[in-house]
Amino acid sequence: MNIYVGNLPFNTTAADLETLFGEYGPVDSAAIINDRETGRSRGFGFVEMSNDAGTRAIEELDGKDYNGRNLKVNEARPREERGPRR
DNA sequence: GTTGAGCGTT
Repeated sequence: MNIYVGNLPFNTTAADLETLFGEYGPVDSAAIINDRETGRSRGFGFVEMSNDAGTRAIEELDGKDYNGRNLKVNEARPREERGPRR
C-alpha cells in the first residue's frame, strides 16, 4: 500500500522513514519529498509496503510524537499524472 | 511547514 507521512521534521530522511516503518513490516520503498525547484525539504514523504504492515504502521505511527512533531500518517492519495501545474 | 517527478511539449 501507499502511505503518506506528513508533518515530518525537515531533517528527516528517506532512510529514517524506512527504519521507522521497518519496525512494523518490510518497507518496499521510502521517500522524502523535497521541493524540486528549491531543493528544500517539504516536510513530508511516502512509504510503500504491504497492506497489513502498512495498516499496522499507520495505526502505530499516526498521531504519534516524533522528534517533537505530531506525525500524520495515512494511506496516500492517488498522485495526479502530469496534470495542472502547481 | 500537509498528498511525490522530471522533461522540457504526450
